[in-house]
Amino acid sequence: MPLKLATWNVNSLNVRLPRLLDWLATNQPDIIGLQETKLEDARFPAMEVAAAGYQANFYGQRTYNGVAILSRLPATDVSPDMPEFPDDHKRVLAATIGDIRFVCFYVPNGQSVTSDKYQYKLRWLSAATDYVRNELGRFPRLAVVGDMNIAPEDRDVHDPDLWHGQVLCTDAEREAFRAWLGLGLKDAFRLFDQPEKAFSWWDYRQLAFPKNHGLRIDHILLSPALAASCASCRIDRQARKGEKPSDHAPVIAELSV
DNA sequence: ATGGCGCGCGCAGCGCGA
Repeated sequence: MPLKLATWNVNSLNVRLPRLLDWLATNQPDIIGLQETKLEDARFPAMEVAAAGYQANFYGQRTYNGVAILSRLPATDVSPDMPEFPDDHKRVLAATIGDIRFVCFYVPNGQSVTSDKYQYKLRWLSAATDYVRNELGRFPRLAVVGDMNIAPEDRDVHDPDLWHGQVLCTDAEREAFRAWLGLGLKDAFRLFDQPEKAFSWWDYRQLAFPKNHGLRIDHILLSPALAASCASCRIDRQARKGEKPSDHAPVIAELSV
């Protein structure tokens, strides 16, 4: 039985609910992590999601941030936040579904390298390394997914010279990403041959999507046990097309379990 | 070229995202 894991920054679930429901019906993921829901928990569309066949766990706030985990099977041990990193921003939600531990991250953007928000991002990433290390120790079958706001390598950037040293591409951010790989996580997308210039985010401006001026910043990271059974991973560019798309495309990985 | 688009909030125009 294949098991499909996905992640998608929806940039407002209020606006994107019809697209999400369409995407779920077409792609049938077993578990999906959502970011930037921008909804207080009382406003989460749990009924609509349940009607689509998914249990929802959500951890949101109005206007900014907000994460959710939707799953076919019920989730247990649902855990918001990183315990060692108290934060007003709602960016982390973890849950156990079947024998999979599933962590949904919405990593801070960082704005620019001279911003306080960048320092916050680096502190957040450091805490996330400790958090992932701990989760890996507890759960051998671990998936860490989300909008990581890091393009890990130059091949994940449409114009590496333009982006060199810019937020999302700095050495410090990339080192944090490599630290997660150093703990044993695998970048599911890079387990397979992929098209050149494959990205998951494109600016709304300047015809960035039609020109494929994007970055690959949304990731599915798998523990060794899960990576061993990963059969495919792709970015669904289709979902970035049409009226009122999110600026991010979903990423979906298939495990043969 | 520091804008450009889209979103939330809330009713004008700003902060934020990446």
